[in-house]
Amino acid sequence: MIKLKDIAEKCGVSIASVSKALHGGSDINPKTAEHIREVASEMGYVPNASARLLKTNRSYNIGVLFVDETSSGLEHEYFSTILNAIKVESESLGYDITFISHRLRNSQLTFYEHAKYRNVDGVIIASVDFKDPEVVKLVESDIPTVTIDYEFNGKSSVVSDNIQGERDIVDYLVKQGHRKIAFIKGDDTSVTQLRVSSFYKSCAEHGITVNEKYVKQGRYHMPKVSGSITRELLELDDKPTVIIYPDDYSLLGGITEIERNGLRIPDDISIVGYDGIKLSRLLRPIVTSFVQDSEEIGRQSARKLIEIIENPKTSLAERIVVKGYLQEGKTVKSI
Amino acid sequence: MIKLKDIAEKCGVSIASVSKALHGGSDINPKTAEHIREVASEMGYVPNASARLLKTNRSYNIGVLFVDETSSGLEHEYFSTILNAIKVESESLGYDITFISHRLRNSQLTFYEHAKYRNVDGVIIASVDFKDPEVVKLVESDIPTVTIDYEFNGKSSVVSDNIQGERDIVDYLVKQGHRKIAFIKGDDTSVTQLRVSSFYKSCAEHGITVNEKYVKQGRYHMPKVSGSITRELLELDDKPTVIIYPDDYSLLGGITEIERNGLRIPDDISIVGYDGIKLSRLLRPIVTSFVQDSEEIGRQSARKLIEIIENPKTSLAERIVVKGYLQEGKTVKSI
DNA sequence: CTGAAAGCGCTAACAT
DNA sequence: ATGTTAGCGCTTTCAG
Repeated sequence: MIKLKDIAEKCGVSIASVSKALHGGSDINPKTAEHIREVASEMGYVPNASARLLKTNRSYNIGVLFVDETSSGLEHEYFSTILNAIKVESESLGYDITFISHRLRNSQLTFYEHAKYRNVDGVIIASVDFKDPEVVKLVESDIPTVTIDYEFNGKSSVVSDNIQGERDIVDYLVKQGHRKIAFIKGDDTSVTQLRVSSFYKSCAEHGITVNEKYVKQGRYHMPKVSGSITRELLELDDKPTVIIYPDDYSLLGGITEIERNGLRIPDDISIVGYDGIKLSRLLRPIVTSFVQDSEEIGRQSARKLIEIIENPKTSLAERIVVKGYLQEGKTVKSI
Repeated sequence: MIKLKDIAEKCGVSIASVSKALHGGSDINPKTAEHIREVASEMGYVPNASARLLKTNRSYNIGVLFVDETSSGLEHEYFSTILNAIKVESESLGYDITFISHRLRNSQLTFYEHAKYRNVDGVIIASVDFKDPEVVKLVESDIPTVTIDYEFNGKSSVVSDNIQGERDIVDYLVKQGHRKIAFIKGDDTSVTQLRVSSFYKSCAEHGITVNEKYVKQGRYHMPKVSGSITRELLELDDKPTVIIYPDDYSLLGGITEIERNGLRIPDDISIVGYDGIKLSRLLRPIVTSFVQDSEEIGRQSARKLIEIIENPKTSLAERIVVKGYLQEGKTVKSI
């Protein structure tokens, strides 16, 4: 591993001069600097991030906290798209990404400890249990954080507009003549709570009293769960005319169940998803869904975090709302 | 940030003793050690990976090189599953993960330089252009590497059994009475070449002369491309009875096109995918596909890399083949 | 058993 | 314009 000292010796100058030359410092003869840079490049010099960090306390590395119980957060298209956008945006701004987790060697580290251990300059947090004391501790620590789809008081966050999303769906359904609207809730998170409230509120605004039999507790990303709930709904005497699913992926389980009952979409029953993942546009009929701009969410969160890192004094806590839009699709019948 | 020195002062011992105590060293009084550990824990001590690295030259950090032209490698379920498995396995073995890329700050780094800069102990390489000189340089460097789905001479790799996969598909199709088999190739990579050769060889073994009109150049993960090629195939006078797609996801485009033509699957035409992603089991009919054990691929690659890192002398280059199996599904008709 | 000291590669304040 | 120096936090010989 070639280091500053090697270059210094070869050039017959001091280590400090090499450091200055490589950083384009002002107090060095431009010609010497140029020469040093040439030699460095010839010798294939690569700086050592850890040594630099030790002096500067900046790692140019951002942590990504991205866990869920099933350890498969990455397999949700919504999250993998966010992650990819974070990666691309961070890299273009000169930062690397490291996953933050619990384990390390034999010892268990908390998220905060892990972030400290790796000296990350900041952390983006998504797809976790935001009530977890460890997460809370991390957010309230000295490490800059940006949370996705959850807001901590006085901290920056990037959130998808869930209230608007659910409202747009209900408005659209009512416009298509639906009033018997079933709603399958996802896991009990703050996002879900927003959507549920928005669902009730929007229905109320249209003068619809929600039939409690139509509101079911489901799971995100679990087609099977959506399938069995769909069956329950189809067995009701007074069937709903449309079912809103927690997300597009879990909606697949609904489709299967509906078709198994010999019903057609949307002629016999309408369905609506959430997320607007690519898959929703590949199915036929195209799924009616609220499209979340997950790429923008990832991009914004990386950008905001780096802004906080680089301007700790002047940047202020911000709640960035990323808009989505209703993809009309063909799974809702006008009645 | 609390450090060894702080603990040393509080305990009235030297820094060296603290270090020893924390590492369970032998040449220290067990009682002193115990006390030191207690104080350290009380004070919330977290070691500094960078400082440690500087001394030991071990980062317990592995690089993941995971790029493709569209910067969306993560959005392929096959790769996101591999990545997730790498993450989980590495973490359980005490390693963190950092993405390796080109850019850093203003400067462009090569993959090798980036890996050096971050001091990763090794790199797992997947989903890249393996002919890229930069990739070649990285693999041939002093940094331990494991490649996925590509083999470099004398280096370790984890590969899915593409030859067996394509053979299993052809064997199955022939058993179901098919002889007019269309084959849509993915992008021209070594994996594709293996599958193509295996396709021809397997057909030959069954005495089938492949109709060149049935072999088309497609793209991985591009439903639209598969769709338009499907149209071409359906327009042939002598239509194939079955179409093999590059992967399950791109097959969706084929389904759409087939249905648009008023044909039914598998009654009018049979289709086969590749990968066996979860989606293939959620569609109805369930897609006939060759299931690649992507989780095992990720797990094995992490395990192998860490083995090389920890036993540089004794561990030898190995080509690990991960088996898959044919998921029969319902998209192939017996004729 | 315990501690002093050297130094990993780098930066930056301070001479010269 | 260039060099000297003092660490950043840690591990690890080597003395005591």
